[in-house]
Amino acid sequence: MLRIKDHLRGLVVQALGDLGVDLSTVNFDVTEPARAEFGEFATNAAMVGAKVLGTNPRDLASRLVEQILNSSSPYLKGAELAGPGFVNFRLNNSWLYEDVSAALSMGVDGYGRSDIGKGKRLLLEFVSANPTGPLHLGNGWWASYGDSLGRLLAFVNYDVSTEYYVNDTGGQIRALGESLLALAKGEAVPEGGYSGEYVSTLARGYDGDLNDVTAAGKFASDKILVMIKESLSDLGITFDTWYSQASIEESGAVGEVVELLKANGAIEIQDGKSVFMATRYGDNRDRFLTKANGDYTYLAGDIAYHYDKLVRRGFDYAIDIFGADHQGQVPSLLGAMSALGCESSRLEILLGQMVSLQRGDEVVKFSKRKGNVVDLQEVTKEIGASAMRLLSLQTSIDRSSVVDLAVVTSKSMDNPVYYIQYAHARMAAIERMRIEREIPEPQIEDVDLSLLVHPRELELLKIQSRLDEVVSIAATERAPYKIVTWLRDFAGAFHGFYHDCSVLGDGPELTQARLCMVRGAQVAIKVALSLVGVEALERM
RNA sequence: GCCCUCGUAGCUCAGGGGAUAGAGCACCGGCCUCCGGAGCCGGUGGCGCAGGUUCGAAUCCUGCCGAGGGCGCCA
Repeated sequence: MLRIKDHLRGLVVQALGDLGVDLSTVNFDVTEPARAEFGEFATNAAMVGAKVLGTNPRDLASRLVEQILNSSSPYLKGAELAGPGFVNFRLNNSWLYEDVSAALSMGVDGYGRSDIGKGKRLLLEFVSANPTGPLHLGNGWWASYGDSLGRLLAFVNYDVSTEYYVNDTGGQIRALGESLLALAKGEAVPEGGYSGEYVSTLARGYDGDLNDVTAAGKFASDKILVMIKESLSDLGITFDTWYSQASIEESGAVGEVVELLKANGAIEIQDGKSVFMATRYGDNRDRFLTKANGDYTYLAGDIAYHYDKLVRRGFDYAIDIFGADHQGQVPSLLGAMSALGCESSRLEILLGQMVSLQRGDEVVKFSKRKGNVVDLQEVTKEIGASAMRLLSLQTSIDRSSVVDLAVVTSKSMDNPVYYIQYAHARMAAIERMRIEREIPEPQIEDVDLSLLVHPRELELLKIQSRLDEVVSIAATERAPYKIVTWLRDFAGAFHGFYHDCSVLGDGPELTQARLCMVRGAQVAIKVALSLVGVEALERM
């Protein structure tokens, strides 16, 4: 489909060529100016070019304008030199009308798609919270992020699989088992154990050996994993695979990977323990792979797990989403993959900054061990999956955020989900009214879209036309929140249009044109809503 | 002490080399004979501080200040 910016960029390149200027090394932009009076688009080509050529930017710009005006473009109405050397483009509206046609012909499965991923296989791992307690609100935030990122990457044609790494072995599961047994025997939970209400509940249902810590740990973590799956499912999130840490340890894969590292000369033995020479790969310290008791460390298992992803299972790319509290393990993991011969670009680790909670002015402290977490499932039940997801997707994961439970649970207009869904509901309402009033269904080929000239209409169409670029950027920057930003803009433009323009009441021809526009807008908003996993409501 | 993030309006956040920095909430004031007022329109109010790079800095670099996180043979 047409990307107007690419078209204009082509005009600039052509014009520069005609001027005999080689700017192949120069990175110029075509952007939307901040102010409408500067035209629909502008380029800074003359300013960055003048620097390279050592000429005056305004001179170069005026020659550029001359060439551009000579070119034949069906969209160009005018171009002029402005400010310090910008070239501003004036366009007729046909590019906007073509976008309406594109939305209608491509529909929700095609509009906005692109081929950035080229069908490459990508494994996206996220949440992966230990099965030692129910998911809390913070888990839900990153779960929403990961799920939406997966949808985005699939939409730009990566072959995406999602995975949850289940830490179903090790000291924390042992502590869980010990806590369960203590409660089952009516004793106090040991120091550092898990004392939440859910453990007591599980203990009452435990009918296994009261002295078998391993069995108790497995019993409890299995049950908790079911709770976790439910909690995610309530948010509309499922995973393609649930990958067991125990299974990879039992398979012997960890030892094989450690041997491979040894063969690659990346390991030294210190006091009988294997140490990965991580400092050679950019880490700030070396890392133990085996403990004094002979067990493998968590890192050893993690390296084997990622080797399994990229080599054994042969994914082209793997993306992990970690909380910032796990940033310390990033360099060692990346270093190990590099030592194993995997190109570093194939493993990408995204760090989400911490989410903290407050209720009004009061900071909410929580601890999984003590059991005073804010339960994800409870909050989701209270406000709904769509509101929950949109709240968490409003902002970049690079910024630590503060969630006010008082606001979250009040269903207030602080959650823009209602504003956005209302725009879609209004579109649906227009269609219902069309049927009720027996207005004929619009046929795009018989409709004169050039009747759409109201500023509100043009504003809506301009924002709509940005969607495919926004999708591409959101996918490549791993930034689903940019979809939400677009949704707010788009919903706002629609509400403004709806307020000022009567879709069904301004004469038959205009009604038909507006019906096409609204249907196109509905395609666009549905695409964006599905990318963030928010329901497109017909009624509210 | 060292390392990683982040400081934008009263609050929550967009903008991350380009022309006069935006939105929501809050506060003040307008708009319902008309497709859904969960809406629309207007107003008040801001780039942590100091240098530097650049034709141009909220944006890039350095330092300082402030917030969060990390620096286990835990996971």
